[in-house]
Amino acid sequence: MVRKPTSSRHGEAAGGGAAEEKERKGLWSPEEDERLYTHITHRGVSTWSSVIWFLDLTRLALHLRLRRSGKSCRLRWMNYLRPDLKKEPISDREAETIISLQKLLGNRWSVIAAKMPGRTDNEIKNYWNSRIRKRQSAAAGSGGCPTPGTVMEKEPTANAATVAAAPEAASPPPPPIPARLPMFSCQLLDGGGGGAATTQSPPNAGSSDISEVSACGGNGGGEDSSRDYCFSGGDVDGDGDMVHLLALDDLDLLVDVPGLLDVDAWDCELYRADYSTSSSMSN
DNA sequence: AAGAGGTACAACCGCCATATG
DNA sequence: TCATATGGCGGTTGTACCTCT
Repeated sequence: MVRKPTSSRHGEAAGGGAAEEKERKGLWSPEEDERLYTHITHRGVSTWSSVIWFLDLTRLALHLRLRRSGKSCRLRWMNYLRPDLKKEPISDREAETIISLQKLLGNRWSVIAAKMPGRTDNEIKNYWNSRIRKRQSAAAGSGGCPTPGTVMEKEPTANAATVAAAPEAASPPPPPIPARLPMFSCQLLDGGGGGAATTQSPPNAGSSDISEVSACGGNGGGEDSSRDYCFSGGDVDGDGDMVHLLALDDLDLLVDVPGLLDVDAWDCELYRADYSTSSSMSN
């Protein structure tokens, strides 16, 4: 559910006054959303991971005269404004995926979110905390079989290796990932030409110029191998489509996760990464 | 119809990692 | 090399909305 940001909390500072220069907190007003969204889409969303202002969100906030911290701007964009976010509720299938991934990866929500295009870490985390964990503790309390994830209860940030090493009689540890050339699976994320993704997007959602950026993405050199890229040629209908790339190493890891490698969601054609010739991956 | 309690979710907090000067 | 700034992330909180009584 998406609430309208109409609380008195944000209303009190929106009109200016004594608190004019103080950093605003609380819910975002539609005006703030629009300002941030317009700016980012005009600059190119893809610049998110490689571009200037990404490295200086404080300056961005100042530039937009949003009395918000840079962190707050980033959070708002990542969790709410991004055009590639799915707006529909998490499906049963996605819930299964979350459970499986949480079991596999622990509470590494950002990593889990990276495997689920259109979903944010915050969304997944909230979903887990409010529903799945509750459901599981209820099941455990009623004496039923512990559902997946129960073993992770006191394991806040277990990494995949730790999980694999955990005594899990039911499921054997994932096979070791052999070293190889990086390969990718590809998924086209519709930026909002139709469908639910745009139903609640702020103004200009359909006119973003994301696709004008020739290449974007890369996750900044972290250990996670999931990457989002968008390409100039990828936007078929001009509405800001993105191509989501999943490194094959992840495919190995996730092959047992129900729903994740669903043909509906993933085009399982593989693309060999060719950094030397592909301008799309040049950054 | 109204209040209480529960639920869902947006946003903040604090810590850590990384970049920059 | 160190200090500082900034971003990223998981945990947690606050509150709007929903359901029940």
